[in-house]
Amino acid sequence: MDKIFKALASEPRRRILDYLAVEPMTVGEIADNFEMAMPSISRHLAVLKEAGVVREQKRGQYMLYSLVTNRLTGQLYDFLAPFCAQARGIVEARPRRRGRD
Amino acid sequence: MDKIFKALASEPRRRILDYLAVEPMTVGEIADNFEMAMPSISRHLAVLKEAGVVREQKRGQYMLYSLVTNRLTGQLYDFLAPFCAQARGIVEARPRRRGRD
DNA sequence: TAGTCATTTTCCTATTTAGCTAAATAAGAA
DNA sequence: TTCTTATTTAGCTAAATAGGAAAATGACTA
Repeated sequence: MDKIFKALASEPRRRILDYLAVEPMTVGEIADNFEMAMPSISRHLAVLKEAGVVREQKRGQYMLYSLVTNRLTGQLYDFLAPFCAQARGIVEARPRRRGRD
Repeated sequence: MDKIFKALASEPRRRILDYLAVEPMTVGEIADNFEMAMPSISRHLAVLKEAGVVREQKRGQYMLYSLVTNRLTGQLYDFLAPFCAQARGIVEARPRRRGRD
């Protein structure tokens, strides 16, 4: 949960997700859309992969990245649900440990 | 959009939102649930306010913080929608400038 | 007015993050 | 094998962030 929000808290990484939402792409193809150097893109992709929102597949000497849509939507919906419920006055907020950290 | 994801990319801040989802609270009441010192809580609240997900109301010498639910849900749904659509194969990803940054 | 309580601001330090270039890996082509 | 291309890793610097303590602000009370 923390990883997914950290992953999304970056304009370049959200842009990468936009591109991948259209179609899977190699690192180089993604990098062509940015002014950033490829190693930087590579690390952004690693962060997104760590968060589970993209996956990588070796395709010869290329690395193909694609979106893990249900991971993205699922995690965010899970986070949102309690707040939606509260907005409608239906239930209490989702359970979370209270008290000292 | 950037601000909301940055605001959510913090465990303590998400916990604060959980508390506020139950009921509005003063800074001191919120701080009682953390080991963190109050000034730190105060700054986390400022970040959440900057992102528009909480609002503050002066109540005498207390400051009452409460959730801006529709802001939270609206922004995240807007972000998610294109990915949901893509998952169902309905439309292309949401428009965003492509090409060089 | 002086004193107290709640909150914010300032100043400081430690940690994390983003970006770069250069070097290392890995696969394909000659 | 050697050369080339695609990607990742290492090593670095600059900037952002989180936290604390102490000072400043603002409102209530005596």
